[in-house]
Amino acid sequence: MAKEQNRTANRLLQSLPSESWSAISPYLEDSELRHRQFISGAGKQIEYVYFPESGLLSVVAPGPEGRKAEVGLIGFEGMSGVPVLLGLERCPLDTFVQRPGLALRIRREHLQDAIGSNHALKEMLLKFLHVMSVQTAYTAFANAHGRLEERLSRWLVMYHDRIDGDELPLVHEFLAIMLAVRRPGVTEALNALEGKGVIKGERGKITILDREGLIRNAGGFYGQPEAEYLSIFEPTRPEGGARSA
Amino acid sequence: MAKEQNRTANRLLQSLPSESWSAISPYLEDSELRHRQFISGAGKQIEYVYFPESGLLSVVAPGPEGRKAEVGLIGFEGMSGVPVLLGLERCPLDTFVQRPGLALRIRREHLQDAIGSNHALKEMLLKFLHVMSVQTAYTAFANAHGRLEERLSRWLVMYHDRIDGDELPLVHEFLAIMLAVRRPGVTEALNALEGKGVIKGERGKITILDREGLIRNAGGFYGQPEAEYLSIFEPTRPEGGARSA
DNA sequence: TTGCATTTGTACGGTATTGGACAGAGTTGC
DNA sequence: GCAACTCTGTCCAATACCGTACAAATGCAA
Repeated sequence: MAKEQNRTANRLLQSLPSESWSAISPYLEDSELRHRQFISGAGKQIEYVYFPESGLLSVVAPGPEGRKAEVGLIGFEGMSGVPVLLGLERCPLDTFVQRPGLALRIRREHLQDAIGSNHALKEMLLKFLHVMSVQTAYTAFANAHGRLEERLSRWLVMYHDRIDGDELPLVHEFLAIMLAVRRPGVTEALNALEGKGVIKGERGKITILDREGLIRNAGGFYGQPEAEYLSIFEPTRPEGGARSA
Repeated sequence: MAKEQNRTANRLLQSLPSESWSAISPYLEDSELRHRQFISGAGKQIEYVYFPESGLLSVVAPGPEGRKAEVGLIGFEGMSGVPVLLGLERCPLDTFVQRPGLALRIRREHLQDAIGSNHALKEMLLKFLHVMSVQTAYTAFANAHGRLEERLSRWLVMYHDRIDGDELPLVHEFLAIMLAVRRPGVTEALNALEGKGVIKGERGKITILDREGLIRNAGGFYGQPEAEYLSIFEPTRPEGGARSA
């Protein structure tokens, strides 16, 4: 049974005009995002496209020798599988569940039908794709210029943007893989941030104490993609952080 | 006057079905890409979208304190201004002419009209946008994992893909900015590559002597976006390099 | 509570790269 | 020809980060 539009926590779906919502909602089904669940990638066909309501998805570029690096982070503001909007059925990038949660999902074929018949729906979802592109571009920028502590700070804030609360269940090893750095480097950077009082670290958990301080520690690498998202999806209030109440 | 489709050197335009070509060709005009010409970015409206026939465009992410890093490279296989395809009029990323040449260009409004009335046209151009996204993702990946010499090698090969001949008119300082590294670092890496016999360096010019050797020096960071381009635009011959005769 | 696995902290030498400076080489204009 | 300029090569100490190893702390299960 289709949800009411104002009952979903996914902001991208919320932002749809009502007739676009009607075009997609019959195909949406509730779904659970299980920790480390593989969503798509590795050259396989995309089966479902996910609209997270809670939890987080990571988009990762796989490289030779098992090397990886995160190139995108998706939460309740977005969707997975954006290449489907471009008429494609697969993507070389991997998407997996980074933080468990709930999502609405739709079969690829149904989404293709829906965007084929409802132009406004396609347009709105494509605008999210743009934001993803900008996010990836600034990830490339941060990877080129940023120091470990700055990149780590940026990543923590981006994660914080997409969850309720201030607790991030993360182990250093995982952060090291996402940022493509050495694990003890993450430990040292986190301890430095803790020394500055902006986070608190416990075994398997990081708590954000001072979000603004963390942003300052991100050395200017946080903010551009978030501003782009706001300017497109919430143009009436272009000021302020990506995190609105 | 509209060109014949088989007379343009832009491969993206060549790949259009003929009725899509008819939808766009009346608006295309010949244009010269002048060195360092600013194409779009900095929050300004996109005026023209360019389809290079020769020459190269760079997409650069601008950051605080004047820092930059290249996140995309566009030649005769593609187009500038992809956000226009998503219904947007501006993009925070900067695009400029990296190597002079010729292009066909179209006013943004005309492109919007054309893709609005010809669905196949929009679909084909969107597929190029996907390739750009993948390229940016792997740039982020290479920036995270790659050493200077590897990233430099990757960049030289990508440049080589998009030109006729083997001569790259480049100064070290420029490469340093694109790769977001220090200029003497570029000098050293180029000399190392020259020592391996894969390039020849002269003042303001780099000549590719051994493309395959250069790819080997790129440490596995070259190839994925290029394979993606081929699989989408030349699916009949998915093997081989991005460079076809 | 004891044992085991996981996670975190720390140490070490080694390497890649930085920031800064400067000399030499090549080009251009006068 | 000389001067001015741009570009390239080289040097230095300093730093960020790596690869590796291992010990300490924590949490879980028997």
